[in-house]
Amino acid sequence: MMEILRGELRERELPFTQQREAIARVLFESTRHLSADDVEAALLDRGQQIGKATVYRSLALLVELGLATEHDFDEGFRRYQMKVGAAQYDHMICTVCGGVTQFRQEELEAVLSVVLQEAGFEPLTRQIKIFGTCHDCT
Amino acid sequence: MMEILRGELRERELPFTQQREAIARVLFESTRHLSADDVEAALLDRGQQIGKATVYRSLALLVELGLATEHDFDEGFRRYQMKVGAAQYDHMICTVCGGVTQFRQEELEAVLSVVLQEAGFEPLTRQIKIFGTCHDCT
DNA sequence: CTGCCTGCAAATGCTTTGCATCTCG
DNA sequence: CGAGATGCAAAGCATTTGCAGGCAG
Repeated sequence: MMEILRGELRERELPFTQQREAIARVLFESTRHLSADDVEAALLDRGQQIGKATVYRSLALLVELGLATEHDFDEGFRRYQMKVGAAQYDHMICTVCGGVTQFRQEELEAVLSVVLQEAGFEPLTRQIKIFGTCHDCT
Repeated sequence: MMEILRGELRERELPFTQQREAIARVLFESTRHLSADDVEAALLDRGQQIGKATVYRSLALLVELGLATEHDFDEGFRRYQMKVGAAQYDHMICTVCGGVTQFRQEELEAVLSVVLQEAGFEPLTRQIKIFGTCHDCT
């Protein structure tokens, strides 16, 4: 993982700094979607203090490098998550408990590609968010 | 349309004010997604000056009443649109020209409902946003 | 009348930016 | 050494809130 980051950075002749490594590691070691604050707190937990501006800048960079994804669950701030493989997930957000469940449905891809093809639209990223009540909160 | 708004408000014993009417009208007469600023400007165009706080409060109310929908196209602010019928639209957002194209695919509903059913998730609203390059900007 | 609304301005809270300093390569 | 990164604090912006005065019912 760190190797991939290192590679992407080298490719663009950008320095592989301690901060970038630490931020990517925090993100990578969590399965949840983290906010900039979450990342900052996690860093403090492990004794690393990194300025918030740097956290924001690094998160944006990771997204730009295609190594992380950015999500907006209507909380007033954004969350980030490392992309593991190529797969992208869609989300169900419970408006009661705030829980986020990821899902993936192959058939969805097929149906969507039909629409895109018809419109001559070249997809880059997509976000599918379904708000509602989860199983436990029903 | 105004009748519906009037009815929803009465039902909750909330006053049907000039401002609420004007804001709903602006939204209703536009086919596009409007930001709070857009609404404020449109109101000024027709000689009505309404405080921005009221615009925000009314838009939130319309969403709560189920008469309007809120969208976030990653521009740093939100946009609103009146719900015409029951139908909800999904969107393709061109990252080059910023254009938003609405679409609707019946098969999507079917595929999604399978996922939701499996998870025991009760949907309330959903947002499908596909970012990419539109036909004209290719 | 009474409660909810409106407007203004001030406050919020996330995110971005300017700038001096430091680090990677 | 030099380009780019970092940190801090200040700035930016969309959105929210407090409060005095107004309007709908």
